[in-house]
Amino acid sequence: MQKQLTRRMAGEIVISEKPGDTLKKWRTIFKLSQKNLASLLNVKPSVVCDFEKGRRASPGIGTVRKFVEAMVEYDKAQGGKIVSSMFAKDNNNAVYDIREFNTGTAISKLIKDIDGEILSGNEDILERPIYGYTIVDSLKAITTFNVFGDLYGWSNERAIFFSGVHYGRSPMIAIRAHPVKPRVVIYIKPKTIDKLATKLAEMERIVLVKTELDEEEIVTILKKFN
Amino acid sequence: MQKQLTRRMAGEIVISEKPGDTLKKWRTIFKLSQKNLASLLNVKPSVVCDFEKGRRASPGIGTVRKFVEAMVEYDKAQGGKIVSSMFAKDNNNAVYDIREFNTGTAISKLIKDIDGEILSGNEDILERPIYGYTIVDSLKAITTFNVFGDLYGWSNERAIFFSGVHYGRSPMIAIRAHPVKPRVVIYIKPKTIDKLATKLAEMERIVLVKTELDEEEIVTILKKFN
DNA sequence: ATCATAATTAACAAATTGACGAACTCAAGT
DNA sequence: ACTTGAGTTCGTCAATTTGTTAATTATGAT
Repeated sequence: MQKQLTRRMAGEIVISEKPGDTLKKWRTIFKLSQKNLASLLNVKPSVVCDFEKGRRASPGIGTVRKFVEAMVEYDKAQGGKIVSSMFAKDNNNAVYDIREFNTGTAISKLIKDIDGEILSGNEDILERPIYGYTIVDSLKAITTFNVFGDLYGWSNERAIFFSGVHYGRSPMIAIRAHPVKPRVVIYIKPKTIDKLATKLAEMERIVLVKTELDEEEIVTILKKFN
Repeated sequence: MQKQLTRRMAGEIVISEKPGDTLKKWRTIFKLSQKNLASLLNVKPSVVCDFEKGRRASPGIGTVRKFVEAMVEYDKAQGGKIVSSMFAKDNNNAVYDIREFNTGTAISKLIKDIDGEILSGNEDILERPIYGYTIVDSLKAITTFNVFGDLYGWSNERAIFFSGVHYGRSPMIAIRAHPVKPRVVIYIKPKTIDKLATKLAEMERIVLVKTELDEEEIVTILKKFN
């Protein structure tokens, strides 16, 4: 099962538009600092950074293998919590709700209706329409197999709600590593918001919003959307 | 869905013990010659060969990406038969039967009982015991997701039956690329046997057998094994 | 304001890759 | 016996990677 995961990670990194971002995504999932990871690999932290920043355009597969295996090994030594969370049986409901609208709805209207607070985002895109939304559990969405794969084919003119958000870093990093970007990202009851999250949102020109409503309330409100 | 496949292929290649063999495995699955593949990539055939033969210990991810994307692209241009076969719904029964024995059974006894003909294999391992068997559809086994992943954790002191064998090349190449090797490989009613298959079997010290019985008959016979 | 930690960047030497082309093996046809 | 096709091996060399050190920039915490 570890091998399966390393394969998945490696495949994702290799095929990713930005292998460095994908690498970083996994590093943050495993809760490792560049320094930590570097020491697992017996290299200096700058090496890790170079890869994440894409300064090496095409690292060797040996390097990728070392990286992913080190992370999985490390987790195993810590009790394997992260790896096993990705294989947990009840993880098939990472998607809490998903719907398409029949007509476009302005981003600003959505935010107002769910009582959202804008954390980052340019004024000028608030009137753009979106055509659907998805509510996902943030950890499950990132770690469960294929969930992010399922995002393909969706319109990116949509909103993605993340529940179970701690700092809001992982979801944004995952989005950053993903070629299809939503217009709006809404954190459901986040504990705090890391500055990195808002910075990444700005870089991707995504409207980042938080709301204190819970999933159920949100679905009830969005039911009225058409 | 193509992206999903490229990721899987890339991941397999990166993590493989012998990336070159895994690359070759996929090339044969896509029914491409080195020359064909090379021309898709705008390189000379010797380049393809060098990679398959592992001359470069750690090729760059850019190279891997090019390779796998070229193959999937090629298949798509041909109608996408191979790619879609891997996603077909009824493919979850690639494993026809799987069982463990309670006690060891000599390879020679197994072969005699199923009326098998030895194609390759040293005399001296025929008396070794095996502790179980698996019957898989050869194409599905190789192309379906995770089937080969499921082989992990099995004892390699077992026999693997492949049905739907044409030349017997693909199954052996898949086995060669796989770190866990069975003791015995039995082809069920193969059309012909490519010499490459027997050669690979010898290299892996695997007993290669063919039988003209069909799956049902084999299961009936093996039911009596304990 | 300062201290520590995390991350980024630059400059550089040694090793390796990526690609070519030419020579070579091996089997399959004709 | 000759030819063709597929695959292998290898010398060569420019371009890249791998890794180091050291300096620099956030970010956070006290």
